[in-house]
Amino acid sequence: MKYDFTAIEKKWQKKWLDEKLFAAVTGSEKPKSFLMIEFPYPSGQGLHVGHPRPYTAMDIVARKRRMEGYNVLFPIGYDAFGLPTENYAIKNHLHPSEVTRTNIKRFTEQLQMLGFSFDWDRCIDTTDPDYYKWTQWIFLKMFEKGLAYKTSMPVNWCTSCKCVLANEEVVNGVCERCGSEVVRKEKSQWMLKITEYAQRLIDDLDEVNYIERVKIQQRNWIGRSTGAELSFATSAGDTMTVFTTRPDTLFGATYMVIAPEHALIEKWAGSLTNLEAVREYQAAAARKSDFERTEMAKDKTGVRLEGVSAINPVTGKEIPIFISDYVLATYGTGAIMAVPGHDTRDWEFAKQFKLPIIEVVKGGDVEKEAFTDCETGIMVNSGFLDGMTVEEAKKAITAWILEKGLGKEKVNFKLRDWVFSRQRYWGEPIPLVWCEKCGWVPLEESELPLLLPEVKSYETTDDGESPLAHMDAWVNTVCPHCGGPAKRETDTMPQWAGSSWYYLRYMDPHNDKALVGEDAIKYWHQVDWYNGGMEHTTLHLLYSRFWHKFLYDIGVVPTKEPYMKRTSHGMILGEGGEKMSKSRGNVINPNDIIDEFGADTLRLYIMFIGDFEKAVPWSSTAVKGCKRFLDRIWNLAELPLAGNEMSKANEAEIHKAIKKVGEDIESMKFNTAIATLMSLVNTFYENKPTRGDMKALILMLSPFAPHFADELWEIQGFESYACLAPWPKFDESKTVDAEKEIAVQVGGKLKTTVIVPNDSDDETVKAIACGDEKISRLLEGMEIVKVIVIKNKLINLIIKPKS
RNA sequence: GCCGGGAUGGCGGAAUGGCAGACGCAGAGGACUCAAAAUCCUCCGAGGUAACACUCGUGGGGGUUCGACCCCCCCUCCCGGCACCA
Repeated sequence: MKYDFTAIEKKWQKKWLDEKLFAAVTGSEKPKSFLMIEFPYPSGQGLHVGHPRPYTAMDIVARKRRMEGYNVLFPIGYDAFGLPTENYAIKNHLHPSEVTRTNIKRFTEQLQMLGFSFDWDRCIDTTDPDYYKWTQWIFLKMFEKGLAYKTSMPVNWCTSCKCVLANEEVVNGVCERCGSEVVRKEKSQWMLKITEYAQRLIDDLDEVNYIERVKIQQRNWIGRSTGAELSFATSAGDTMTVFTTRPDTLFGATYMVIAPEHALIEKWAGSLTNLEAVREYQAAAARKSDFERTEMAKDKTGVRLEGVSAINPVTGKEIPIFISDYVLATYGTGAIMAVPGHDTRDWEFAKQFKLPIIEVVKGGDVEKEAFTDCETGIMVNSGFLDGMTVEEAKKAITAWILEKGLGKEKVNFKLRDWVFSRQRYWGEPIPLVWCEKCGWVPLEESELPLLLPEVKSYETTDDGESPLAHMDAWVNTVCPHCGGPAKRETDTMPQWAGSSWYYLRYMDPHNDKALVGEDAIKYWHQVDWYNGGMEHTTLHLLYSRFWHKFLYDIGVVPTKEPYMKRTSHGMILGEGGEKMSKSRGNVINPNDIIDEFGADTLRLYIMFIGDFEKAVPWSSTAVKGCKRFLDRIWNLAELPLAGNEMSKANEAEIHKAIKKVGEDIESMKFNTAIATLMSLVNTFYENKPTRGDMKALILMLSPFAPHFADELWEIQGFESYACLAPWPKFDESKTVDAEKEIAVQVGGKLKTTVIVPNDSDDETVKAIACGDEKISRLLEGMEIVKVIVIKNKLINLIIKPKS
């Protein structure tokens, strides 16, 4: 019979599902293992071939762990709020919840066709009121603790989505989602104080096992820098405060710059003799989009504030003050001391405006470019700092600043607070009301969930308000505090809200009393291993670490971090090595591959294709290599084999494979694990396998090609399921060959190979090597100067002519 | 500009100081077949040879070492992230 993958896969998928084979048990005596993939956004396009890569990887780990006796929690759910669904619903005159339902159904079918061992009874949906009740609950707690606040500020406004974006959602000055221009817009927004957790978000990275590039990217994004805050007296009789990481260069500060939005300008307006030019510059800066600001980065612009100047506190010299948009209002104090000799941007500005450049750290040529090296330089032209290293000077000047009461040491972060409101319909309503008398008032906990109103139209309007704002019956309510008339908040939460805590809900998805029950959280603690995309490193991953720390602070969770281990997969590219996209027409639909080759082949191929962490191009011809691999096993094992013991001929290879495959799965080297299995099958073609040999192969194959393995398991007459059988163990002594083929080098060049007994001592190896015909010929008339033997690997003979 | 990751046969990739190219794809030859497909067996980095021998070969240049794809220094190119963060 032929290997009928379609029938086989259907058969086992049904059995697994009907018998709830992969249900996790809270409170089980077995050791627990909580493995997680990033839950998908159920888009209208259905599953992309990129989805199964991380899913299959973690499914392999989950299946292996189950076989090793762990109580595995491997859940799935849907992150279903969001713009694409809403836009699609508007276009097709459907309700977003209806679109979501359809898409989730489709995704579920597709995921089940791939044979993932999810615990489907724990499936969650962030748009389900029973779920978003708790998203709202967490928000209320944050509001209660002062971590949520509303403020008017310039925000990133996507001109196409007609919606505010978080900093993390703006990529190269355009909207991450739709690629449209992002402009600044003054708007009143709900904010979450993630900055309050900046230091802890850095510090606790030391406690988790994330791949290094994730840690580095998070640290860079949070952007901690240490320096000093320092006040300069001005001719207006007040002071201006700057932040600097290089207080050591204070003697070289020849001018000051403040951001165009800085409040001091209003204060000084009366003293400015060129107020008109200043106003014009401010207006021009405000008009620029983020993109334009970055584009113009090369050419420094600015206007001097005529009529006001600052005093350099160490030199006593009067120095000019400029406004320029190269200084950001949102970082530090929005003002800097400019040291053109030792800062690239200040140097460019100084050249442009013909300002003096003073060298205060020796080592470069400040006429040619700014010298920014802190390691090697020695202080010059710096009074009492002269002769010190930069490090010493930093200490000395900071002490001096403290002594004079001019400032203090200061830590700054690049991380900004999280803009948390969106002017759209399809998100969690923010459960607050505005009362003229009482201000912002939270709903009572018993009022949750605050449901989205059922309405006909979700169109955005050009006024920048949420569609909810036009639903008077919903908006107008009473104040929970004073009972007077009040209005609901009409913005909704961003898509990142529901995903910031979903792992907790998996532990206890049906609890209607708490977001997670005490027993469940005490048992599962946190996610043991979380695999996801690098693109979420500074978005979802950072956001959910922040929420988790907040929940830790209010006693909801017992751990400081949500995820103990984080790994990341590479993208699957189109055949030409370009990104897969609809417009390029190179998208691979997993369903097509399943139809033609089966899910087990697809799983194998996706894992075999290359290094899991790296991007790999798809190859439609190479898929069949994996199909052929399964066919070859099928042809060996279609009928029950004889001999329940492992065969002597295959034993060593089997034990080596058990060792290698096990190790490779743990380190996510799935490609070499599969290569090992392929080699083992090649061995089986040389030495016909016994039923015992085949048993080991089926078990190792089970995590990779689970339907196929369970089918063969049944054919060979084994009990129950391969996927529930114990993971095979290897015997170290049986992985060692009695004889080794080792390399023989002469003068470091490979000449031949010889067979030696395993673990032979150096003298034996030397004797065998020298006894080799070819080597003995090479040694004629020569004298051996030195012999290097690497046990079981190589011998190298260093020779010279006999004198 | 800064921070990561890379560059290995016709292709995807193995090997992290010790036989470069595991495994797979593509290709060539053979067996089976009326034939094709499928399957099985053999070959498959380049030069060289009748065949061996031998020489060259992991982006480029230098170095360390008995020995370097692997470690160190310099350079080129590609991918990802950040980007006036003082």
